[in-house]
Amino acid sequence: MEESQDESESAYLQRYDSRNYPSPLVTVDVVIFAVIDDALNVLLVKRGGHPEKGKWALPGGFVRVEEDRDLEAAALRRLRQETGVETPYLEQVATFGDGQRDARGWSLTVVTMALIDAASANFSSGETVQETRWSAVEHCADLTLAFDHARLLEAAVQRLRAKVEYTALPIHLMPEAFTLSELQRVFEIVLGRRVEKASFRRRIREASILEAIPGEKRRGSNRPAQLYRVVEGEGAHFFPRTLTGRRGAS
Amino acid sequence: MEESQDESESAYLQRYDSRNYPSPLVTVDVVIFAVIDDALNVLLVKRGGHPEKGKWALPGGFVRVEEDRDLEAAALRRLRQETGVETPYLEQVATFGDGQRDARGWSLTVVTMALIDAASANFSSGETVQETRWSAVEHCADLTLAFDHARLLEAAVQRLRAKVEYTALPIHLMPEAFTLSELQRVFEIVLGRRVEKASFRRRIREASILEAIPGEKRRGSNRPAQLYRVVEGEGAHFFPRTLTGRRGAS
DNA sequence: GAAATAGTGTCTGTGAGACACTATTAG
DNA sequence: CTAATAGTGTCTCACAGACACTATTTC
Repeated sequence: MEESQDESESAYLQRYDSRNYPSPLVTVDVVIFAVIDDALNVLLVKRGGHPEKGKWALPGGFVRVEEDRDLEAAALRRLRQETGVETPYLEQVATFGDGQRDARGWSLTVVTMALIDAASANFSSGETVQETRWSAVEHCADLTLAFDHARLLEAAVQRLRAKVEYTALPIHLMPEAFTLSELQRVFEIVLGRRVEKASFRRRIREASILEAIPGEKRRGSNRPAQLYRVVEGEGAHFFPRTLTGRRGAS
Repeated sequence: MEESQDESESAYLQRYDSRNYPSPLVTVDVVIFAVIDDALNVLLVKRGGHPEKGKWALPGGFVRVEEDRDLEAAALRRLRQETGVETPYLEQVATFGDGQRDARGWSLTVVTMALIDAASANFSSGETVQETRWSAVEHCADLTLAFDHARLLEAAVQRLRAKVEYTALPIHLMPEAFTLSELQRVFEIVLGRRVEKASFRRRIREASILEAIPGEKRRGSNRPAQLYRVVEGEGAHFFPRTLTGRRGAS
């Protein structure tokens, strides 16, 4: 850490070359969630190159210092590449780094989760000709994901489930317009348990994060349901209590 | 991303040299919190070398791939160096990375916060002869910290304050033994507002995260107070409701 | 009419907020 | 006794859970 005394900062910077120091490999990995067929799904890609060639993995890759303005841009680039989605809900989950997780050396990955409406994803938009698939989170364990991606996924799922207890995050998994029953169903899918209809509607109504679309109804062979959209400019709403699910759960 | 077809993974790894690719600079920064003189404080060090020489900064530095087993080890190394504390509460806060934050190039830092008891910190243990000081969080804005450390600090403070609303995190800011009144005071300092005594005690009692130390009392010119310690093996307790502070706060 | 889903009314339970009350020490 | 802080009793209020009820559509 000690350099020659009294050198100016500009001289120091002139002389500085990061290639002289061993540095970790830096990647971003994106956990893209969507609800499909009544199940929480993640987008996976089959690795086309070494290492871990042929295994399923989270979309990700090296941060490109020439191209990516910041970490979020790197994650967005990868998301756009796989799904064409431009404005998802994005949240940084955690960063994992150690000497074991990648055979190429000490590596670090910034894990970001994205919530999208499955219908808005456009699969074939990628230039890279690699296999891409949705996988139900429940079944990802059977796939033996590449690297430590099982652990990264686990962290993202935990974060998502935890936040659904006290926020309205699942609104980002919905299409433009949706009914309260549909939203409730998505909450139930993410949480893996039933939610009380009356309490759920009360909670959502009082948060003022949705607005009814005047006159728009979802019709079926029953009473039509009011369609709602997310009120613009609504940052993540925090409820003062968690959903407890049956009495006194921790 | 495309290499020659059908190369084996081991051949690929043989050939792979990370120095051929431009990589971000990777650092860890540690936000070390302690309560001193009725205020939330952070540990700062004066930068001894370029860049930003002479400015106050969060303790941190490059990840050393030969030395640091993982990111947490890198943060712990730095914490130990500055305070001698071996087993703090550590929590990863967020990772910031972009091309602007460090003049040496695209850089990324993993921000971790540590909660310690101020009395347990041993200042002079560092080998590096650099100035070190506690600074009240409230006054850090006056110091114009190095790099984007003001932003990193802000993120850690936000995380801490948010979690104090629904966890018992401040127990990690306490010494071995403490009274409930002392703990309540620390909650109030972190939150920046008063907390109701009766509700506070009820909440802590029912969480079963503390145990009374039999017979041990804090004596003063008043009724002696029971001393408590943290029950071992108590992971972070999550309360089902937040402290709201005056009626109906969001 | 029946079937089906949308949507409401209202009671209970839990735990936070408020605040007055009692308890135990030193001096 | 007073001063001071420790610790409790108990009422109110907000909001989740439970569950029965009404409403509106198609067939």
